[in-house]
Amino acid sequence: MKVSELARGAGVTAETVRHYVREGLLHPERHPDNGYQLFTQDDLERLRFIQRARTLGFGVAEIREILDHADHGDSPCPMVRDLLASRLPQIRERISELQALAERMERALDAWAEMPDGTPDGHSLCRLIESFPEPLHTHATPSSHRPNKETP
Amino acid sequence: MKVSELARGAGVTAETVRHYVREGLLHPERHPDNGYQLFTQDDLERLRFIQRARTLGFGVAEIREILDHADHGDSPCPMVRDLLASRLPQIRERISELQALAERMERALDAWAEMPDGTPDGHSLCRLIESFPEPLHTHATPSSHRPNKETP
DNA sequence: TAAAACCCTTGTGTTACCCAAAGGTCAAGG
DNA sequence: CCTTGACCTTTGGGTAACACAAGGGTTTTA
Repeated sequence: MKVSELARGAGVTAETVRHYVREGLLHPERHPDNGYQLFTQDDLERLRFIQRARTLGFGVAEIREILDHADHGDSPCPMVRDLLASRLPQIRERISELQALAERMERALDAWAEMPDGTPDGHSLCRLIESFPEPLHTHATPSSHRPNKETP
Repeated sequence: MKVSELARGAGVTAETVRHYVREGLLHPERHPDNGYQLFTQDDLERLRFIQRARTLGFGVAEIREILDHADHGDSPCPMVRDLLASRLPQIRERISELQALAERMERALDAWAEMPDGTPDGHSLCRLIESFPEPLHTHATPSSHRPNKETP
């Protein structure tokens, strides 16, 4: 099959497929005449494997290693299990961070709900934010905050 | 104060401060002789405000808008409230995604825990992953998965 | 006075894709 | 046969929030 067909088969975009090819997760043959990428049924299963691994929290580079191991005949399973085990507590930490964030946001909204909307108290109103607890820079999680970007 | 002093005062790195300056969140004066950035006590409070806003989930660009409004004398509060309100459900969604992820990881680890470590069953062992539910590409959340990178 | 400690700017890397541009290829209809 | 539209190719740039290194000037301190 060609790129778009494979992509449709796994519910991803053709761009994503090309990305995985560039990153070495898929190794399609080329049609000798036109240079088109040619994927097999195995590639489709491989792509679905990739998708499942992604939902398990693996990064593309990690999946490439896993796949390379497997392609070499080695069992990547101990590696996979270790990766999973080391990642899990990080996920949990991130969850509690986000829960704390949600709580802060709710408290802020509650505080605002009690005020009339257009209060022209410009300078002092937003001091509400200033009353929130300091980041308490435990230096624990530097890359934990991400603004919206989903569902544009 | 100079960059590092300001940074220390808020518990961030000097790089972060310079980043915010580049992004227009801080507007330090310059020492006429050596070109060093000069920050005031107000800048320190401003930086702390930025940090708190970041923990509330605001992005740098949004904070710049908020600050610009405030610097202009306008009350940015309705904007802030709306941003908060629209972001909250996204955070909640992300939390449940991560919780689902954690559950999948735990189930995978449980399944593996029942097997001897070095099982030389290379090809078939990792088929465990293949038995996980398909991403079920609801096309809902494209940017939701992130591998580790925290606490290096 | 010399080294340590800072400061500056500029450029690059990180993650997992998305998107645009410029141009070749293919299937179907007129 | 030829055109049109759908699809293919590669290249290069953008995204968020910084981190980090290089190359070079300045200030502080021993």
